[in-house]
Amino acid sequence: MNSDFTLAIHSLTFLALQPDRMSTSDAISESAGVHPVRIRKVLSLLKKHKFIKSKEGTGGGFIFPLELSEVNLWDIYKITSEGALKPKCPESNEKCIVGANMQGVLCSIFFGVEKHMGEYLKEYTIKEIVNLVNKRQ
Amino acid sequence: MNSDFTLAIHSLTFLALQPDRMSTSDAISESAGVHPVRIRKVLSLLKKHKFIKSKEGTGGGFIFPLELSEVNLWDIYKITSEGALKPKCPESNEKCIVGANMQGVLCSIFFGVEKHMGEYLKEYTIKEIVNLVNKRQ
DNA sequence: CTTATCTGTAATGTTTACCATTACAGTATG
DNA sequence: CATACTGTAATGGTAAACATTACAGATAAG
Repeated sequence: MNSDFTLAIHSLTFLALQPDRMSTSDAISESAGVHPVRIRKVLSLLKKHKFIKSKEGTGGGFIFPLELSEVNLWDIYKITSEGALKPKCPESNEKCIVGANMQGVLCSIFFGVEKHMGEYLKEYTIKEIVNLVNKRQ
Repeated sequence: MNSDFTLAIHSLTFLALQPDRMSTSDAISESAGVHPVRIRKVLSLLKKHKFIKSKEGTGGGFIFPLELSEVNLWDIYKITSEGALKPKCPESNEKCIVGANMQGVLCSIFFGVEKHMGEYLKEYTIKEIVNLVNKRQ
């Protein structure tokens, strides 16, 4: 799995703590320790799904206009990483009963795992994440 | 996630269908479509955890001596891939409340996800996998 | 209306993880 | 002792992830 999922969580949490003003990709990237372009890429995904708003130009940036409890980690996972659990497998041997069918069996299992994981991730909204971050302070 | 997990499942399933004789890494690798050395590496892990036995020399190979229902996918996951869910994150900014604490929050969440996933994976033993493979035939 | 400050995104390097491959030592069998 | 295996270290190739550069487009401020 790449880190788009965790970067998205990081960004939304950052924005959640700045509810009244725009934050720039520079500010977020400095908090997360990655390049601002990467933040803009991830946030452009979140924007496409209406989780944040952005504004170009001087004084612009990103803002999270929703209730913190309206977005949960499964929402974010689906956008950034759905299907990422299953490793890429090479073509296996169709002449072998295992090679011919394992691919399909594994696909359905990974699909089930992801769905099951979703139930867990739904329990965490950005509100919970913010609380956890504050609690550690 | 790399494919050690799926290769281990593939190999055990292959061995489960050859309960009475040794299978070579060559035979398994041909079924899985990967290099025999890779199979030997994965199987050496499984051997270390007593899930299979191996024998060197002429007529040697690998064998799965347990009941098919004695090994489940969570057992295999723990050996091959525990901790693989969480992506590697760069050092984030300690001066920012989010940067300073997000790492820890994410760690505990990924830990929870993996544990939750474990409950699901435990439902699948090699016996189930073999049945699923046969059913597709 | 021009300059500075942002986002948006394509293009290009760089690094790293993954995997294949080679090589060879060790072990069992006939 | 020749052959057929495992076990594992070392090396090389490739693709994914990520950083970086570059620049067009938008907006605000002077």
